[in-house]
Amino acid sequence: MTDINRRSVVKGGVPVRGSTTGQPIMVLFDLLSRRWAMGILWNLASEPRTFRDLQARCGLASPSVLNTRLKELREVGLIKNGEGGYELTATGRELFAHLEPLGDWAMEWVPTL
Amino acid sequence: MTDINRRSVVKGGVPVRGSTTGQPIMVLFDLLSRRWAMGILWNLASEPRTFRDLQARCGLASPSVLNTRLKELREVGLIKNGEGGYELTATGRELFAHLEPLGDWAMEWVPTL
DNA sequence: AGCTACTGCTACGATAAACGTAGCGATAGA
DNA sequence: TCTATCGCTACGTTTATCGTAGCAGTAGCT
Repeated sequence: MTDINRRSVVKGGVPVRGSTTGQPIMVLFDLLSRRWAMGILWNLASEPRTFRDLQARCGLASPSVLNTRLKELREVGLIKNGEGGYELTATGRELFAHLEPLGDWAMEWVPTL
Repeated sequence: MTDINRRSVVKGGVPVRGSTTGQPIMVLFDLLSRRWAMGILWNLASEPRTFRDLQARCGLASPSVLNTRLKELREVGLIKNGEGGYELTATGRELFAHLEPLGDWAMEWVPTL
């Protein structure tokens, strides 16, 4: 049974902002919609990257935000900090597989804006 | 050729926050990572919805934010305001098709948190 | 040993985004 | 006309993100 209090926190202490409706997809959207979160996953997909490399690829994201985001993504088990820098976990790669198709779609759509 | 100045604004005047790297996927991520953006698309997928219905389904999102988000999504042509309320455009449905698989994945993943 | 040049961060004040509540004008029904 | 709802807008407060500065740690020189 889902404890009512768990609505506000997910494993590792990462807080859920505002009131999601409690639906899993909304919890996921809440995590992914934090600044740079999807960009981080995207850029780690091909290979492990260092903090500063990641920062450069995320449009020079503020190191403070980048760091909190990396912490959160580590706490929910989507990325980990290995030898060659940050990299996706198995779960992270699963998620990325669903994100990947957006790349091609974006390449067609964005130029029409 | 991509005018350098276009990096900061997409059609309809919706501004791109911070410096994306200019890659289409980053522009898309920037749009989708605004608060409630993905939740809105998600909830409009099955049927048109009124402002207040949408608000309720998005965890009682602030009407001000919800309204700016709806404006932005309309300006980039992902949703429109029709007879029965807000609904996805053809483009919006295309995008949703790529978002949809995340629902099932989230249902398996989120409970493990 | 000392110097330089990196790295991954942390601190902190400034700015921007989101929140929450109140309420307005319009429409619909009793 | 009264009440209830709607789609919003206004506005003051809180939270998130930014941007710059800088520190400790490591590696490569001399």
